[in-house]
Amino acid sequence: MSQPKIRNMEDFASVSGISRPTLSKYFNDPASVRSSTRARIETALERFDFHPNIYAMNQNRRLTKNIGIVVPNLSDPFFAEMARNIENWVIKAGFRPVLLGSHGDPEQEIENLDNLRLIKPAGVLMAPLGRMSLASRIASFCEDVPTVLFDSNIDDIGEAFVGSNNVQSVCLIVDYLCRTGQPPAFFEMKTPANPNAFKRRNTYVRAMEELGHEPRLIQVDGEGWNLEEIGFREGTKVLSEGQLPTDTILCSNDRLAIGVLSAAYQLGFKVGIEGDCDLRVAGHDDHPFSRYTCPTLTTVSQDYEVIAEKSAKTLFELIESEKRAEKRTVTMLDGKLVMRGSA
Amino acid sequence: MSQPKIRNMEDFASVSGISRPTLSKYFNDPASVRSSTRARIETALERFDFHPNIYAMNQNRRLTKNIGIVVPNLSDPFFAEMARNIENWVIKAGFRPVLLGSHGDPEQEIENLDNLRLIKPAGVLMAPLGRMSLASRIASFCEDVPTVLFDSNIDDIGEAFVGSNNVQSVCLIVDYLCRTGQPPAFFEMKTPANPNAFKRRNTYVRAMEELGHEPRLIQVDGEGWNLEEIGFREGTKVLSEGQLPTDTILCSNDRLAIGVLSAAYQLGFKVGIEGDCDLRVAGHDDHPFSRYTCPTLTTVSQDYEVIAEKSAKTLFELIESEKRAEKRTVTMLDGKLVMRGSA
DNA sequence: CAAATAAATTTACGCGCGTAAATTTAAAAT
DNA sequence: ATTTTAAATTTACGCGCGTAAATTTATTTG
Repeated sequence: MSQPKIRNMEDFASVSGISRPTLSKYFNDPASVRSSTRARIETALERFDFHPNIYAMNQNRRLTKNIGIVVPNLSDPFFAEMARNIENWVIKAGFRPVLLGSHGDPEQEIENLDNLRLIKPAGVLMAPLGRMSLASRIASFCEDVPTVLFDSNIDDIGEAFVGSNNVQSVCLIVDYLCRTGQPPAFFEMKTPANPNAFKRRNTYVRAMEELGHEPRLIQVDGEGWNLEEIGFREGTKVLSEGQLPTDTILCSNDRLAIGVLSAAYQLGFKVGIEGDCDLRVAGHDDHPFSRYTCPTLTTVSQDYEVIAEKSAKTLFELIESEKRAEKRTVTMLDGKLVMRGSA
Repeated sequence: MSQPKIRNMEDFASVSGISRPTLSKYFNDPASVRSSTRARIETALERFDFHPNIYAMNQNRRLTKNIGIVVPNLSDPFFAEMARNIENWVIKAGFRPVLLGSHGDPEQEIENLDNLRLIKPAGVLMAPLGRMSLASRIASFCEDVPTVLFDSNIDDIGEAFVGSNNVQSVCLIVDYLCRTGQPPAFFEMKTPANPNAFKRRNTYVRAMEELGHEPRLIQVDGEGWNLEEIGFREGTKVLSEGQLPTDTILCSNDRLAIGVLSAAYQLGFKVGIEGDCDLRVAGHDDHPFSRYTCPTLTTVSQDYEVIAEKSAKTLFELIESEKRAEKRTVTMLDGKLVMRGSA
């Protein structure tokens, strides 16, 4: 069959016998045309396999069905997984995900938002870089586009925040560690880029004091996002100096813990909960790789799936309501203790 | 100063005193306007911070400065890192990277190409899914858009391929393992999705035969891309059955090896090269996490940076030449042995 | 069956920009 | 200063689609 080439909606209009404005309505919302018309269009669609040009749509529609997803770093499996989860929810809700990573760079983060503006997204789901983020510029973006933050909170920015309850989760694991062995020291970066890190530090200190133990902060040097490397390098230092007043290390996040675990292994420490072990290491986040470390990493889970679902649905409600949130909501999800081999 | 809001190039034309067609020329190529004009534009640009709408540009230009980057899975740190490297080269060459992940799904891979078509990319860098890829549809895309494949080759598709020389790299590590201990068994998936896996298997068999050893294939069940999980689950089976005729396992890739390493640890095997160890495990790829496993993973590096650079530059040359390659070139980069603790 | 209502069509313009042709202006060369 | 040449401007149209208003056609209601 010598089908004529369909180059645009006009072409498709002539071969399908439907006017272009009606087709436009259909592609925007199939339910908005009469069912008999819909059937005719869909029959023609099967024969000709036409897809409207999404960028031309974006350009002209006041509001599109695009939803931007911005994460600090796609190279981090945590964010990659989180993004994947969110993408699935976005698709399920009939929207179109547009995923952008910021490579740990605040300028790139803003550029991502600028690019998103051009496709007139119905909303944006964003995990900000944190402390380094250019907050005021993000804020001005959020004034124009309904935005839900996840993972890292920035005060008063966006319509809502969904993340984990660091107070609860850190208390949980500190409590667990204290019950099952020596009270933990807290291993973290001196100047962490992520606001969660500060909450975790403070909570650790408070939790230790409440349990009647002296908090011990191990604050190590290091810049950037190569956390395993930092955990390994600085963990090696700390462990080989042998000045640790405890045999238990709680790391501010799993990626640091993965590095520390590797350092401990190489230095000949036996890590774990058994009697013959000389070190316990715990993390925070339930990073995708933490179940494959040696030993497997005891940690507190951030429930990816729930954070993804909750933040996505919060945004969808906002979009459907067609108005902005009266009040910024903050949702903090409890972590669950994941008891594995390392502590 | 009460700057008028610049909404488009027309607005910018009036405030800058330059005609819109000249501005259009400038934004396409700053060198194409007289230097005095360029200076005037750039001065105005500083005052008004105008950026042309990239999507409107894409729509109208016959050829854009976009370069598509398509990888099988952004959740895999290997591809995430590779993509980051490529993005850097693309930016450095004055192009605009557009990164898309296929989530391991052949349909998504095609959809990514269809979406790329709309932004009229100058070229595409693509790591295909492999065996599952809908090859004929990729081929027809490649007829329209200059495309360089990397990582996984598909015969005769694209203008060029850049990847690692599996024959060389597998020979290298087989040789190393045979020299330093018992000849390795080869641990892999029964039905791998990636064509490299087949090359590696065949090379392993040949290399073993040439060295006068009997090849031993351990072909495990498993679907999908959660390779660590498969390595762990099937590794646990293999190791606990205790039927291994050798104490050395060469895994088809690092992600499987990470799973096997975890299984070995949990079963109480001591993995490593020292005399008191009862198992050696090696991988292939030098995955970002392989330097933090316990013990650290001996492997063969695929040189990310060189593959990224070479494939990018091959594409740039193609684009500049403004014609298609007379002959499809295949570049295979040698791997380097990375001797770490596990074998 | 006619009247009321709903949906589709026709017509026309807009989005932000590329680009070609004719014309004017500015710079370089004589 | 005059001619030659290069570059900028004006004008006009196109890309693929959204969308509003007026009109026609089809469906539903009484």
